[in-house]
Amino acid sequence: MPSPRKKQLQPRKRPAQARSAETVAVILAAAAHILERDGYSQYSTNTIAKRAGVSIGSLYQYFPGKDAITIALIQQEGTRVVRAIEEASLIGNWQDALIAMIDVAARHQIARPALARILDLEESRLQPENSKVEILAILEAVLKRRLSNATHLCHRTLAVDVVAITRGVTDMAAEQDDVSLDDLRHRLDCAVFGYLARACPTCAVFPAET
Amino acid sequence: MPSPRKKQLQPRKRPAQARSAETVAVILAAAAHILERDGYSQYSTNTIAKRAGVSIGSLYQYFPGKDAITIALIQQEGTRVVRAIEEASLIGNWQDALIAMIDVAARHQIARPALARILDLEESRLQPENSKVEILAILEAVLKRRLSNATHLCHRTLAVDVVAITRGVTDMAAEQDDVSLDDLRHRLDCAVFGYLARACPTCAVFPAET
Amino acid sequence: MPSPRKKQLQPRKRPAQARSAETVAVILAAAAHILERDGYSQYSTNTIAKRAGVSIGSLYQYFPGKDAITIALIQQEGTRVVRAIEEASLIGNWQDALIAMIDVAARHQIARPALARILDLEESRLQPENSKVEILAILEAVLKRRLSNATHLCHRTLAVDVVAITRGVTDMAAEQDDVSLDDLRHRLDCAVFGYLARACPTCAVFPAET
Amino acid sequence: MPSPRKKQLQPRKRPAQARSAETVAVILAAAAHILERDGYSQYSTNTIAKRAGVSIGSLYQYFPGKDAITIALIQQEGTRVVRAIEEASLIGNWQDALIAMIDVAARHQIARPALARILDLEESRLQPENSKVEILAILEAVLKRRLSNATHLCHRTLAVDVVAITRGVTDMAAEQDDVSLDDLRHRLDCAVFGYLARACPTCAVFPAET
DNA sequence: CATGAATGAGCGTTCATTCAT
DNA sequence: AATGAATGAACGCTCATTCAT
Repeated sequence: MPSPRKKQLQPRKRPAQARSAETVAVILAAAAHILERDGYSQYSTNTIAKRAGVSIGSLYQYFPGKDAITIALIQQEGTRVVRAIEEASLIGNWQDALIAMIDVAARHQIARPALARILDLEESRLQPENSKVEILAILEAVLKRRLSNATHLCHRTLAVDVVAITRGVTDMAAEQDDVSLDDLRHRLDCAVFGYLARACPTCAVFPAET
Repeated sequence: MPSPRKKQLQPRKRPAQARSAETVAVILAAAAHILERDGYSQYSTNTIAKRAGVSIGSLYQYFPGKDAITIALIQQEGTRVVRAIEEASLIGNWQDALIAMIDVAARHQIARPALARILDLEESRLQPENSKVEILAILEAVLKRRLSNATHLCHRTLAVDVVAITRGVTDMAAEQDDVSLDDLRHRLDCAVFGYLARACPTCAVFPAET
Repeated sequence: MPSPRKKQLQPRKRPAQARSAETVAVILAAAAHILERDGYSQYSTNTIAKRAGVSIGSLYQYFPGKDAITIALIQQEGTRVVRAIEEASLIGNWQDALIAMIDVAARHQIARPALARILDLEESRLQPENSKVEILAILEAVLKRRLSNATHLCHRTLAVDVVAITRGVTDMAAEQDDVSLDDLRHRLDCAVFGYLARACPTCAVFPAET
Repeated sequence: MPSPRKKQLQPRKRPAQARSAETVAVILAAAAHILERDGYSQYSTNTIAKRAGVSIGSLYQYFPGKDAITIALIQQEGTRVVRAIEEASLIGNWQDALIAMIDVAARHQIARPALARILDLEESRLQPENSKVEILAILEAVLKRRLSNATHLCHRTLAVDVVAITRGVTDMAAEQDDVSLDDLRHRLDCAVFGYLARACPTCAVFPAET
């Protein structure tokens, strides 16, 4: 028995045809753009449709409601990051892999800082199927490659904190206007590797040169 | 971009009389409570007034609009934290001071996680006079007590990152349900002191026992 | 535990002040007028508000939704009829009482035929607290005054059928344009007393002269 | 009042081919089913088309609009009843014929009470070519077979009232859940023959045994 | 000052209908 | 013919804000 009155949050139709897929993409782009530029207060189905250049009726053909659009946006962004993170994690040396992953996170958050922050908040409200667990799993695997667990912080917690630290630093950088990517990357490396060295002192972790 | 029709965001009247100050406080308490328990969707002027036990008209006597309430809330919370941070910074040993300050931040975010996150987001939208600058100043002063500046990261940046790291870790902890304060504090210490050790290697920074 | 997702159908505020009571009355009058003249398809909250000369917001101050207006209308009409029926039932001679009650029904349905029919249908959809049970009770009491029960149709059924017959005849009369009240009354008397004579043959029921 | 923009209400095409006729039938069946089971609020062209298994485009090939479907439904039901009534009227003895006709009406209304009531209302709104006139004509003919006209109610009026009474009683029976067909028939006989006896006292009308 | 009734722009959403394919 | 994506007017309703009392 399905939960009865739960509003529909899944997209309404699989975009089978190319035309449809494009419409979906246009809507999501418009939604992202509004959220990013004008904030949540301007984020209405009508404005999204108008900006997307489709009628409000069309929008509702593809999404059962406003929240469904937000969720699709969250998942789209999530998937994008997960893929990049996954690729970065394939680098042989675990430290290099970690650096590459941090780089991905930095770039992502720098790219659309306002969007990323709003989606984060909506994520906690809507609780969609979360891409964060995938990221954590990948990160955890990378950490396991080398870090001894001779500490009372398990790998999962280490992974969680690394993500948290990265997000904290990038978010704040985003609030300030002019941060160079190189600068940000260096600080992230300090923060992440510094944390790991403290939290897991038995293993030697060397600073990465950036 | 011109700024026509900038809405009034400052409180309408300095609460000169005790009665007025109390009304303002009641309204803010109601606003905080609603934001915390029901989220932004229930955060309406009518709801706030009802919960505060004042008429909607009275609410508008003290605040020129909804956003003004939010800003007052942000500033109230900010002031509260600033005071606690200030007090903690008075501890003689700089490391102990830093630990105490971290403790304040952790407690604050743990205390009302939902409220803190929503206010953070609104802060970036409304851009009120920011209490963060004060916190940064205090933190910078503490760091200057001991940390050599023999690094290409200036003290201000160090301070910013410490705040960022702290917020990142506490925010994520808030998203998960059951985090003990002790656990959180330990991880924050690792993150902060680990970062400082990396970013500023010439000075010996020793881990704090918690 | 109250039924959780049932929409609010009771009026939102008791019209304590004279001003409010008047507003409620104006809204109901407008609603009745629209239903009567334009039918259900034009029966929207916005049109009701416009016709009533109040804002849509005011309308929602007094009624939690569209259906609540309809129900209030049903109950208002119901109460009006019940009162008249009650008064008629007080006539000493039971046949005269019955004739008077029929007269009330005829006048009521003739007065606003379209309105009465639409409200009947909505009544079956919304199932509000029904004034019909009161009417049936009164009618049953009148029938019990004289009619022997030596038949397999109990008094309640007799009452139900009398109401049904009355409604059927008046409804159809309403569909045709020009029916004199006297003519209608005579036919109703024939139908009701004829039915009773058949259904309850042991008691002598004499035709009423009209 | 001029009648500009009178919408097309007649079916768009005579279903010349068998395939077309079948499609029309399928659509009408779907419409009836939805109206009956879910009420008018779910009665939308899209829903009908989906349930009928045809595209919304096809639906509009056969009907010029939503109301046209409703009218077709009304006429279909009407025709069905007229045929049955016609057949019943062929019975030699006029009383038996009348009883059989009442039986038809009872069965029809009992069979799909919700549908019948909604269609009745729509009938008064849309005012299609009415099948009721045919029923009245048949009924009038039956009554003329035996009833003297020595009364101030003409045959037509008698016929109208018989129909009205029948509809009133069956409608109310439909509102209550559990009515046996036999019970209903008996009460209808009482009502109809009782009425006739009163309205037309010079002719002896005897009760029918059921 | 306090009140709360009144306002109406604007929201999320539906659905009858059209039309390019 | 048949399709179903697209349309947009209109719906029910909310809520920030005003103002007469």
